[in-house]
Amino acid sequence: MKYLSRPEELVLLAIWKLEDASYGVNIRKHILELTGKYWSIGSIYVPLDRLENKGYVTSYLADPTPERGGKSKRYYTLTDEGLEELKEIQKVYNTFWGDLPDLNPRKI
Amino acid sequence: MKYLSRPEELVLLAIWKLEDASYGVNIRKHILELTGKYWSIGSIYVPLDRLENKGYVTSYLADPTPERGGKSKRYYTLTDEGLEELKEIQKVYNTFWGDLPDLNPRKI
DNA sequence: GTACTTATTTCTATATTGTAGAATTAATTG
DNA sequence: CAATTAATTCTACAATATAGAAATAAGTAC
Repeated sequence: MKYLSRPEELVLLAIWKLEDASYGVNIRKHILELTGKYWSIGSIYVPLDRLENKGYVTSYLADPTPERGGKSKRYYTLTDEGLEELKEIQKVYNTFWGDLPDLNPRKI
Repeated sequence: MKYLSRPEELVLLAIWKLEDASYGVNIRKHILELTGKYWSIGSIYVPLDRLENKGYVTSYLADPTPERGGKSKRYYTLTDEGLEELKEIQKVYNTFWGDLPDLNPRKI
């Protein structure tokens, strides 16, 4: 595809914003909070994997056994290519939406 | 899906902006110009059809034989549901991107 | 020390979308 | 009437979205 898909966009942005705290569960939480909608586990982790395969993010598995049980966290960071994609989407956003007012006021 | 996909977003916005001039070829032209990238015929018409099936747009076939040959144009307009979806995406943008500066200045 | 709870990721399957371009339609021009 | 032009329709394959069950591993409570 030419541009990031919506899930990829949100996941990538979340990683960027969460900085040191960007691992799966947190990324999902962030997106749930900001969109106010349900996102299944798969709808975060699958795009995450694909983003990594495309080279937009890298990840590493943290040291096991932090506070309490479960698999250890896998932390993500954007690569330069990932940042480029984000810029690209921001550009699309500016070009298509930039000159528009908030949609609500306009009558249709 | 919960949100408009990227092609759906751009197609829907194009229809909204083009107002009386929103038929397939024009929509494609608009998107080509604004993104500066190649979009195949199918990558416009297929989403168009699907948006219509979902009730986000309606269309009508214009009177045949305008200036020169070819099939007659099919004009599209947004339904109320279509506008709602657009508003929804605008909201996502504002929430996720609104507080961010232009990405370029920030060092990484 | 076994069973339960909790935090997290990995895996996998199905449905839905994306993407490309050939085929079709139909009027105008030479 | 053959060629050109403007437009849409069709269709098929690739890629992505989406859901949730399974796996992993530590802590807690008896």
